[in-house]
Amino acid sequence: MSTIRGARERARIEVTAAIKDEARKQLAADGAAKLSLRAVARELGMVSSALYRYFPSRDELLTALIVDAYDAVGEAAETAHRASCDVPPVPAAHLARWIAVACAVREWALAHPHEYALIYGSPVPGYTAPQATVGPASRIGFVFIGIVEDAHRTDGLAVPPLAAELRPEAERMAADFAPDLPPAVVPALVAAWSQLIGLISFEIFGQFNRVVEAREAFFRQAVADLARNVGLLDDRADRTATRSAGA
Amino acid sequence: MSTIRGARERARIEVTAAIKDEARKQLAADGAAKLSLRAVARELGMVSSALYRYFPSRDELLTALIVDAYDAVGEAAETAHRASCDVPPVPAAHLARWIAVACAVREWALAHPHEYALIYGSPVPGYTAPQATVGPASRIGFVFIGIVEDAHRTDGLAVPPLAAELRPEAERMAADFAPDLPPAVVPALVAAWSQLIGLISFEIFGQFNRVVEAREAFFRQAVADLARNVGLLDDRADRTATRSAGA
DNA sequence: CAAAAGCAAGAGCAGTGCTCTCTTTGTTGG
DNA sequence: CCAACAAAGAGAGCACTGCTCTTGCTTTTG
Repeated sequence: MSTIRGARERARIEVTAAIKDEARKQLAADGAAKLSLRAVARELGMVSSALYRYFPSRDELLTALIVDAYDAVGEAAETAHRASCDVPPVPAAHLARWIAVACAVREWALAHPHEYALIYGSPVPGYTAPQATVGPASRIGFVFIGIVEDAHRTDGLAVPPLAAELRPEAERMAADFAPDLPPAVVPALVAAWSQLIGLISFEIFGQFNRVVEAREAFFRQAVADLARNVGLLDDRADRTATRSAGA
Repeated sequence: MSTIRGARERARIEVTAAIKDEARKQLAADGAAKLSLRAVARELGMVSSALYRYFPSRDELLTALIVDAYDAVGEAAETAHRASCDVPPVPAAHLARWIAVACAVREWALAHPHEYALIYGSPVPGYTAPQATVGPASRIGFVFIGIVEDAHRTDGLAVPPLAAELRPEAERMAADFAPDLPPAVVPALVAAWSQLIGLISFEIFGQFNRVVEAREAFFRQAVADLARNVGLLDDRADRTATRSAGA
């Protein structure tokens, strides 16, 4: 499949890529709100109407960028995961892998704030995300699922307690996404995922200004706590809470 | 202060309010991206240039709406907190208060998704939030700080362990926002705050579509775990993790 | 080789944010 | 009390946007 049949088709994919590249450039410079089809066309030396041969509307261009962004961050997560699996001399512990992947996502977000805003900020085009985005969007999730499955298979997990009313939902979610995992950890995992994005979003969107200064250290601590919530075991033994004063 | 000096000043505050009301209406209908000064003016029966007597630019109108939204969600949180403090026959436990406030924030978000997106989605106008927003933005935070301080004063807290590298930052944050709290809980509290918003954002922005169905139950469980992370004590005794299989 | 399909160019429409000028209308000092 | 002043609305206009339509040109295809 995907054999290029002639000069026309070759030109088409090149122009399509050029449009997306230029759009990404403007996105990084001014944000999604100021991305203009006419400006993209102008910069590429073509007239604005010609651009509609490639993308039927501005929103379609944006969703193409969204899909690419999901793929890029998913790629970053998968790469970090692979790297954390073969560190000499021994493979990293599961907690360390979890932290490594989370840090990779954060670093991608710091490097591409506007693309990050495109996928995890307010949805700009309409209300519901187009169907085309759900595949790439879930790549990240499966990386974390993989880590926890791995931990479950080898070291075991500290399965968190589960409210009775949430049990059927947990079993449905487990059947859908992680059949090998104890149902109780799946909601915790999904929650941890959204909470990880919450942490990153607050940093990217400036909510931590004048609040958190040591961003990296703060993030690592929070992410480790997240992993503990999911049930990943800590190799260190001293992670017991101390009781504070009280009346 | 704030005495109305004449018909002119009275008209001014009325028109200003009318503009914001109409803008909020359009915001709720079509989202921030499609909010148009001209449409607001048209709906109010005035010409667009007249509107610039009240707001010097579209962005200024938006930041006014942002401030109002922060205030509204802060108000919702404070109201829920007060209500949870005097439920008969005994005042609710601190964990229950935490959950009540979190649920109030979530419900406000569900009722006003576009206003929520305005404050916790991608920042639309520029990069940095205007100084005017930081006050109203922190109202919510102080509600949660208050709950934890209260718990510390009466029942005590399960102070979470703190990485050594984060200790100076924790002490600085504690000195700035919660001098009465053990420094170790302050980063956990800030993290929990951002993670709470992460949970709500995922639901509002559709990231939980086809993933989480029982949204309310899922949210309550996640928020209770968040509270436990911060150190709030659970009155129930059965919250110990069970160890899963392993190899 | 001719028909068909893909593509670029240009004009044009409706809408936007924002800036001018001009007139009207409240407020206020002499 | 009335003239000087400042605030407010009206309207025209500029530069820009997304998008559509028609008109030629070029590549592909039967």
